[in-house]
Amino acid sequence: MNTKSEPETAAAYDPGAFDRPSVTVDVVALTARDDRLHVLLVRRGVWPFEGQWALPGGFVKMDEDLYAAAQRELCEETGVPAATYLEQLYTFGAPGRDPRTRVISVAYYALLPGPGGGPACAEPEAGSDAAEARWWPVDALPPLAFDHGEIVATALSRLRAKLGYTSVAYALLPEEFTLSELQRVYEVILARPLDKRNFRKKMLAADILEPTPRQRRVGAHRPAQLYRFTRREAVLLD
Amino acid sequence: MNTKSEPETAAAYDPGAFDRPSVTVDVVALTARDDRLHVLLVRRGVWPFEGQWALPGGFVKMDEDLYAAAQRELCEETGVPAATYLEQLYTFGAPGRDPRTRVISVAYYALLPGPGGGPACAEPEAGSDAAEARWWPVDALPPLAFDHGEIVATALSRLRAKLGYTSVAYALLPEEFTLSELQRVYEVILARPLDKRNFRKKMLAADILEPTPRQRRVGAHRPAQLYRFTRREAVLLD
DNA sequence: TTAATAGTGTCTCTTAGACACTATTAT
DNA sequence: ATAATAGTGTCTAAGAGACACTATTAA
Repeated sequence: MNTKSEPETAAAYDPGAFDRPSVTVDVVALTARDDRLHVLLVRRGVWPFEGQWALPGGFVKMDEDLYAAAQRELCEETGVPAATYLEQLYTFGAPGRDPRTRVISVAYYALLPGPGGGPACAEPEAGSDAAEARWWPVDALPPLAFDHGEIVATALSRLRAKLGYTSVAYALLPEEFTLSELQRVYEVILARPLDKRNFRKKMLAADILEPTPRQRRVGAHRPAQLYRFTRREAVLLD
Repeated sequence: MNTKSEPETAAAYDPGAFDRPSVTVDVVALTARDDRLHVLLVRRGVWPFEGQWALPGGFVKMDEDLYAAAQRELCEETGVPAATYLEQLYTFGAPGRDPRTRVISVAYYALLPGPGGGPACAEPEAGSDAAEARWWPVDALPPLAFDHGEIVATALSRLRAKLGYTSVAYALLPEEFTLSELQRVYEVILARPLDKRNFRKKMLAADILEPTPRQRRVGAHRPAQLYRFTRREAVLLD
């Protein structure tokens, strides 16, 4: 490599002079459906962990932004469209976490609206290296390849935390929704029931929602007011 | 690379088949001294950005844990002993952030006690690739190499946030300290004055401090009770 | 005695959480 | 009428923040 204090040009720098770790991105895509929180997994079609379920992910291209790599791998491997929300989670780099070679994985988590939430949450279909792709309920996951169990756990705790002090929930809901639907999303993620009156009071006071001119009428009961988030981005609450 | 569904052995896998980004760690080492928050910077002795100030950091070794790499680079480049607290911050990987080649940097932030805080905060001295190493007040930094300005800003906002809901402050203080010293650390980091009575009330109620049998007597005034953190680790408050 | 810092309580306001009934609709 | 969900208000407890004086020491 460079010797001390000798000016060099970019051309003279030899990036191949060292053994270098590989870099991947892995994506924990989450959605709420059937009153449960789900993660998108792919069944691996190749060694290692062939046949086991894993997070969608893959090698970062040489001139590709990490965020872009995460979006790309998510779409390529699972066929779902771009995530509504995608945020870097943590970088997992323990030597030995991948039997092939040293692989450092920059993990992202993605949020998508549930079914009926528009085109953003189409059903997955396996792409590239994946034999199969589908949503799994987070409370009943199969054994995961690599350290992906740990990555999923990290994503869940981050999502639960962020739900409390930001408006990220927008990314799990369609454009318009009822307050009951919003509450169900919170309950599913936090895995505990919330008081209806306190929930509505807090949400409406947070100044992140606005009523739309529409109502939703389904079933033999009073129709519900539809709301939308005033901003489709994660803003800090309070 | 691997073709679909063909089992292979680790030996048959060729990690050199692709161009791969390089991976570095960069460390934002922070300490409170002279009533200001400081970052540890090194002046670069080599191209690129030769002569400019930068974060200590360097390439991750092939079999080295990321955390270990961060500790190592911090010590090697600046001569300071192991950080009291060291946590992964964020991974910066924009193509073009390093003129040499594609470099993905896993940033860590480190906390060290101020001078007089025992051996853990010795004065820095330049090592390996660095021409010079010294503490800089965060509110008066020189121009930084690469995207290191952004990395420092990220570290500061993370530290400010964590200060509010954990006991990380322990890492910036010596084993024993007065409540006034603790408050000064908070004020320096948050860059605003705090009410003495409210601060003490909250800290003592948080059940993370215990009085020691000692007092500190300096100057012509009442001596102060010395306290220590009951646990030398970052615990959640409330 | 003075100068300098240590140490201490109360009141107010806001927020979080417990808690139960009426309104509207389709059948 | 009934069943099903939408929608609504009050009270209490805890925490956050404003605010000013006494205690102890060295010089």
